[in-house]
Amino acid sequence: MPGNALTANGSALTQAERTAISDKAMLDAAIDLILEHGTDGTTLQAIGEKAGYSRGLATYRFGSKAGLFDEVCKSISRRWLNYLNNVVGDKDGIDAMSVALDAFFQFISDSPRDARVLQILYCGAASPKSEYRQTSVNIHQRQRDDVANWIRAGMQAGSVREDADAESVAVQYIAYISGMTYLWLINPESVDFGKANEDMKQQLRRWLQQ
Amino acid sequence: MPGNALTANGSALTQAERTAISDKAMLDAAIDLILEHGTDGTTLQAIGEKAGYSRGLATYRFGSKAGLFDEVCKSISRRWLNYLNNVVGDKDGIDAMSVALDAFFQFISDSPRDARVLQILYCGAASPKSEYRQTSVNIHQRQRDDVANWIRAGMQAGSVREDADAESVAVQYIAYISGMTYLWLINPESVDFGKANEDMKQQLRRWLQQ
DNA sequence: ATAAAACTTGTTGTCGACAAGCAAGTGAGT
DNA sequence: ACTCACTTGCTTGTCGACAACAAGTTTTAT
Repeated sequence: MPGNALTANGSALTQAERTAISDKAMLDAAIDLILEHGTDGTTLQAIGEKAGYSRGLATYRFGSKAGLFDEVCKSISRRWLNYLNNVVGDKDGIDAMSVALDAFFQFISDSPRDARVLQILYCGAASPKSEYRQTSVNIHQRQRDDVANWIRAGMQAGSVREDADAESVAVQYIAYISGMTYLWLINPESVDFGKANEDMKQQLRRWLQQ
Repeated sequence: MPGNALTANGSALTQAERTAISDKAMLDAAIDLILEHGTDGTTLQAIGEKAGYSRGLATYRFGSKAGLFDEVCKSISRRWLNYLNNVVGDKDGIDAMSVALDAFFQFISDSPRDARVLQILYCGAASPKSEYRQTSVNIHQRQRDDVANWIRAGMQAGSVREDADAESVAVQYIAYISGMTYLWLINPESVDFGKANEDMKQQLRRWLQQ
């Protein structure tokens, strides 16, 4: 199943390669299965076997079901944040927030599976005793800090009004995205994400432009 | 344990009274346990026994664990929507939306247990195969419709600009509340819900006032 | 007294977790 | 370059917990 080029030692695969391959296979399998059956409905046995391994590997590798989900959450978040950083570049202020909204819409359109699973996992993190709540808290806090920094940079650059409260705007912005994504997840047809983003951009301009 | 007044027949309790009492006891027990252990961590046995019954009653009454959670969700939602309707009364437009924001903050402050459990259950509804997703969809849709109607009424009454898009505003509003509540749930200290609501009210005035 | 409804107990299949074992890979000493 | 001790990746056996269902018991109704 894996490639058959030999390593320097003459062995088929390095240990690091083996784990990398099985890791990725299991994370991919988990995404598919979470999409289809939700977190409760996916079993470690199903993940292991869909990935081409035994029922026991997922527990061995990730410690627990929650540990695996935490890793899926971090993995998808990394992809999204990388993409976001590329798109925003060194923009700031209203520009940065606007292209970030466009980027998120693009992410949802291009990678709906990743986006859906990420939101499902965020929702799972809401439960008390959730072993990956901290991951969700950290990611949301980081995004919030990024937005606040964009606004402060915009104020310094002169594109954002001096009397704006960066933290307040950031909270509104993150709450909007989080809430919209939830509504989209539970009932995709009921929301026009693109239209809502245009409205949000207009609001931000009204609020922040001087 | 229950009251000891006899019914007309000489029996201690009517059948309807018995189910009403055990129903309420189990829903209350479920709220406590969900708060403490999350939905995954609460067992039907724990719910039944905390309510003062056997491990089997919850399944017998609600059909399944998901059926019980659905009932908890509907039960708390009813309380919230009743309270909301009383507060809003026949207000419309920006007034209605503003007092609704205040009412929600009040709800969270006065009944944080109910508010937290409701949000936890909404999050659970995000999972595919969730047996009570439709309940969450219906409640969110209804609240969205209410908001849109407030705005249309405000437009007719002349307090809201004629060129406002009621549906768009309603989506933004519901997304804001949904997102804020999630952020509050996963990390209560990180958000100043009252301050954010004041910001939101200001935004709505800026957007809708003519 | 007989039916019906509320409630409990017995049972089964599934799942996550852990432990013990097997197989593949690694690297130091020769 | 070979090998042998060791490590790491992975699998299988097993156990306790749980939801669901069925069959049974108790309480209320007629």
